[in-house]
Amino acid sequence: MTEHATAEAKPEASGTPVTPRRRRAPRGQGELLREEILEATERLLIATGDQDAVSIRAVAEAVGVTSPSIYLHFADKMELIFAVCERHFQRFDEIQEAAAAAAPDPVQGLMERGRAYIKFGLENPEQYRILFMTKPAQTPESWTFERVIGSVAFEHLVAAVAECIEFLKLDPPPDAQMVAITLWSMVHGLTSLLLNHPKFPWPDRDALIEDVLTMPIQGLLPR
Amino acid sequence: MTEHATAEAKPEASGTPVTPRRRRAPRGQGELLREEILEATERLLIATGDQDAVSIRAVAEAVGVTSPSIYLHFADKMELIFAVCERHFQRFDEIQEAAAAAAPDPVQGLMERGRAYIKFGLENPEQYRILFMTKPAQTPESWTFERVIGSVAFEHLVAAVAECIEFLKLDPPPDAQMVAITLWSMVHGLTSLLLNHPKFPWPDRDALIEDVLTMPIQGLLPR
DNA sequence: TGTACATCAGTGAACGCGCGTTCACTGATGTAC
DNA sequence: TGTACATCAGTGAACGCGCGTTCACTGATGTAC
Repeated sequence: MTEHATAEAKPEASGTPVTPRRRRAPRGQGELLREEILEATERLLIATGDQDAVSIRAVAEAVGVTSPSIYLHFADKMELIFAVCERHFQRFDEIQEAAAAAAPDPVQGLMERGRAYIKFGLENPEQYRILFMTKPAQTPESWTFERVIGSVAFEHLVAAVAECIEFLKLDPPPDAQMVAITLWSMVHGLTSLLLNHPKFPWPDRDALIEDVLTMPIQGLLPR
Repeated sequence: MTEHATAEAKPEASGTPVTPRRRRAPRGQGELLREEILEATERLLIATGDQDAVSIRAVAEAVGVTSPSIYLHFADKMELIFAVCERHFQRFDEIQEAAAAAAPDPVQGLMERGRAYIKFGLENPEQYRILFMTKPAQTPESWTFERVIGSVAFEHLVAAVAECIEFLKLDPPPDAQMVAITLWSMVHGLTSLLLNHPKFPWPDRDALIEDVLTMPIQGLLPR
């Protein structure tokens, strides 16, 4: 299997491929390990596509460190997993904002936002699953929805919808929050179905996305 | 805890509440156990709200039988869990069909279908999760989407959409399958968000459901 | 009416696994005097 | 320039858990002769 650079036998199960042991961080640089742990966790999360398949032990192995070291930086496994997601939440919001900003008008901006949303989900399935498809019981206490998602991407969406309503001079103006949730349901619904049911005989994916995005927005337009 | 009818000590961990041992089925009636197992599994699934929390051992304990007995009727755990769901799929479809049948016209039928869908999901969260929110890797080979979901509820939905298109004399007629998927995305999206994020500051639930159902159907109507 | 045998519905005990987490410790590096 | 000490980034070994699953078996019940 792996070559032995030294004559020493590994104490662990001998068949396991072994990552070279990481060099100990210099004094005062302990935080470096935190960053490496996050990156390794993210890689494993993407590779395995399953948060349960990512164990503390596997993360430690990937970093080249023993498992108790993880606990120098994260209180428990859940905190680690969610710390990885925090980064994705930010990117998720940024991507949508950027997509919307490039559009010529608010309505098209809304469409672009939706496209970006779906694209993100399809390209980052496991992160998307953790962010939006984790059941409440598995979510740590500190992750109230208001704080984590609501405060950024969702509020941006509500604002974008409000802009549309104004732009279209809708009368009477629908409730922006209500519309935002409806749109969110749409894109989330499609994203999660596509992720969960790859064997379903889907029609052409891009055409489907366009249809799904168009239909509710059509419903919004003045008649 | 539990009273001891006999003086015998239980061989198992003494703190555990113990279900009385089930009477052995008479000759030729082995299949009775299968039914009891399915019922117990379903109860546990609902009680715990988590398919991982339902263990073979727990099911056996609930039935009043030892765990190897489960294997007399199910090849493995996954088969058991999904067997429970099969029953729900059927009920799920039936409920939607019944709701649609009671409506005065196809468009309202579509709305009723949507309401019934969401209601089912909210009332049977764990089953809904297993049916529609299980990641592909966890789904047994035999559960191709075409066979299990596609063949019933989804095809009924496509047919209902086609009826609407005809009823409304839409010209040009949109693709029924495409529209069906869009509607499915909507209701699934809302259902799963409501299930997964109970802490989100949702507006009035019923009003929200109406909005979500109305918007895409508005988009469908002739202008 | 009796008995050997087959069948069937289970049991009891164990295997082996991988996991999250804890605990007491080590040994390199910097710092104070 | 030397040395005692504190600090810090880790390590190694183990605990205890619950799980899915397997294996050899038991003992009640029916059946053939």
